[in-house]
Amino acid sequence: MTQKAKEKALNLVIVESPAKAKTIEKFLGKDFLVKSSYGHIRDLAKKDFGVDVSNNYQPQYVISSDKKDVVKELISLVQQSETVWLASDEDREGEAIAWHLYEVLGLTPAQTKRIVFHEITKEAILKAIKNPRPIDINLVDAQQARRVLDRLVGFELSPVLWKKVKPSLSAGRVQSVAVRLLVEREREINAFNADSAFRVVARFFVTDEDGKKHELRAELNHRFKTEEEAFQFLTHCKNGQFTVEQVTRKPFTKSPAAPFTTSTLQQEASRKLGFSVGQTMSVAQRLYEAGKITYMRTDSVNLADTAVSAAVQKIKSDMGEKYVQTRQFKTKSKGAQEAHEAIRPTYIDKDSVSGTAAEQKLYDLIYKRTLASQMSDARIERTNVNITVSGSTYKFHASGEVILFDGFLKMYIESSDVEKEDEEAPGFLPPLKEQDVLGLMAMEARERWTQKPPRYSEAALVRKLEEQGIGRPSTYAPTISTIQQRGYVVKEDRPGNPRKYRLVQLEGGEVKKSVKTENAGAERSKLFPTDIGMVVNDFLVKYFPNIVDYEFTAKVEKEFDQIAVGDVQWTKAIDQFYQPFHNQVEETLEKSERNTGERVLGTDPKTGKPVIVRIGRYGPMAQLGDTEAEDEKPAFASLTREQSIETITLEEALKLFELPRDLGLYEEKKVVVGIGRFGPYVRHDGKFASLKKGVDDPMEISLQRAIELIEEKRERDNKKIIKSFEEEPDLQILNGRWGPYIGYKGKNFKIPKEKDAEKLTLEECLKLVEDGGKKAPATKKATTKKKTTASGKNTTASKSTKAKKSAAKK
DNA sequence: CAGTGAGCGAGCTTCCGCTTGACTT
Repeated sequence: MTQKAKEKALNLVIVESPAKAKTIEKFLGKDFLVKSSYGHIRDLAKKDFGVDVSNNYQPQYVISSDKKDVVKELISLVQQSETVWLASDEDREGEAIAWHLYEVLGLTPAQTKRIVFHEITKEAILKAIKNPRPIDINLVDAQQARRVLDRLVGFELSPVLWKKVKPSLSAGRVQSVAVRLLVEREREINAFNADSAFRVVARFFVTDEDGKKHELRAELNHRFKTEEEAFQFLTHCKNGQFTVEQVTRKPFTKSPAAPFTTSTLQQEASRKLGFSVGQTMSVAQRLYEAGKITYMRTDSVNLADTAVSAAVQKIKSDMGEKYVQTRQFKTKSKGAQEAHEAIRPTYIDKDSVSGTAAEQKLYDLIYKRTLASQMSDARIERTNVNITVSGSTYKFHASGEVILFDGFLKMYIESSDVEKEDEEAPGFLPPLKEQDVLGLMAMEARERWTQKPPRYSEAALVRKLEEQGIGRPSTYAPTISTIQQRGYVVKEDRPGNPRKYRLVQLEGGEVKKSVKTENAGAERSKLFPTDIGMVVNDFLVKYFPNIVDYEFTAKVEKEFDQIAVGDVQWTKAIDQFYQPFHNQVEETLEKSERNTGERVLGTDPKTGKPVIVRIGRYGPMAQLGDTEAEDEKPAFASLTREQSIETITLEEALKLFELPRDLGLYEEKKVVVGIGRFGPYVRHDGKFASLKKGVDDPMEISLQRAIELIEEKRERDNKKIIKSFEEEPDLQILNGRWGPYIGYKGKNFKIPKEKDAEKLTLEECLKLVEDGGKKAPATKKATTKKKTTASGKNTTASKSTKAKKSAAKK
């Protein structure tokens, strides 16, 4: 490539993504060199806000540390080029990227052309090349306003939290609203009072002309409030006659869902494949880089014409002409910028790909959804049946569906979030006609509760944010990860609780009552706000209601639009926002109390001391006794993961003070059980072993079981050391989560995959340590901390990516 | 990385949106 550049790179095209660059280069031929900027190349400086508020909000831009090499290369290529084509996306951010490139690369208007395309097809690219335009500075200004606003909000608000709640917390236009949604939903759930009623379901039978019996399930059109009413109704039915009153048939059609956007892909991958949003994005990224799907960060539901015709071809040849029905979908989400296509297979005739299981499954989803979107409506007939009960005004109701023509259903059926336990998918009905008399097999009235509002899954939260126009396709996954990293939210399974329900059954001419138990409220992989999340949210809602308002983003987006069309100067818009906002910040710093979410639960009956819960330095805690009391210090205990300041009772809090507790002696040393930073544990001889979640209870655990845990832990620790050397006790070969590694003086070093860890000699190990040390010299000054992706655990220390990159090059 | 929770205070944390690798213990 540099070869080509040196010869005659007359035309340098710069796009945002390297995978895109590769594709486009193929379309453009040898006179064009296509390079990537890898997204934004500059950002606001981190120090001093990066915005000079006293100088008309002058932004201080610096080249991002991980983009220095990219910029250097682009600068040298520009010098060898006659024309530079800035081909970043056609949206606010893309325009800004073009402008930053223009500034940083020292381009002139004469040598620069700005081009845009919304799909990566040869026609679209060639057309774009024929229609260049200048950089739209108004659009750039709209982006600067967006960027500066987010910085001002984030960097003024977060320090308020450090002072008033806890260090290292954060607030921002997007994340704070995301947390608010979760907190408000949690409160709705806490305030929810389940109401119950008896739902009556009957199993009837009808005999056809051949004497064959067919079963029919039907539900009563009324739910009884009390068990007595239900009992009376069933008793009445013992001798009742059941007659088909009416049979109606109604045809209707169903249409396929639109092709995937980032948000809908995340939702469906979550529902159908159980992927987290981060997982979905990283799998999609790999498919994209391998050229198998189009760009995965998009808010557009549009398909390129070439893709539609490829889909038509494929549907025709696989399923026949009658399955074809092309459509143009329109986006419904607020603030969509539609710089790309919808997510679809690059080659629509490919119905599967090679790769990991996850890649194959996600591709399959994308393939089917894309094809289905261009397939015929399904035609369905629904049959409704009403059944009268002699001597009663209530009626039973049954419905069934018959698919007359499957259409797109042949390919793809969209899933839904709501699990309605009371409803069954309508199936087939036996042949029935009006005035048929039905026989009764059995009937039951089961107590059912109204359901609490559901907690958000990651993907459901993304959908909600998108609906409100908050956040962008590129930020959904990172936002979800940020609010978890800050400790505002945890993603968890909750087992649910047993709940009794009453049942009245009519069977064999007898009506009987019983009480049974079901499990209620179990949650799988849902987002729960933590106490910190709630306290921070309440603080922000109280002092900055305008910022965490659900409409805030929509409002500022309107301003940005006005800037983009040149009606408003961006610095003016920012000034109008910042003056009052800054006063709000100052006032809050001055007036507001420290917020610890403190709640007084009552007094301990044994000691008469007050019991309170609040957020302490190490998280939510309970406190027994006053801090002001002179004679003795209060006792403290951390809340467990499942407990919350908002819902804990006095009894539960008092229990916490019973820990740590002595279980007895083992090998002449004390065995103690307690709850620590990582949950319940047993301690023995200076070593800790975790209690098994859902199995062991720290209040109940026996000495015998504790010893088991200690022994298991010992076993694991023994396996941890693969090899050690007498000559060098600091060095050990250890067994870790990702396989064997070398531990040396508190640092860890990788063992190359091809080496057998057990056979390594001390010399070889020391060499690996030395090599590893060379690769990562200690440039601890690098202030940019790497964001980890999906898992959200931030365990990495600062690393020097720069040194590694340049080393890898040669 | 584990039984903490006062107060002192240095130095640090933090936003959103565009992009990929790097590489974990």
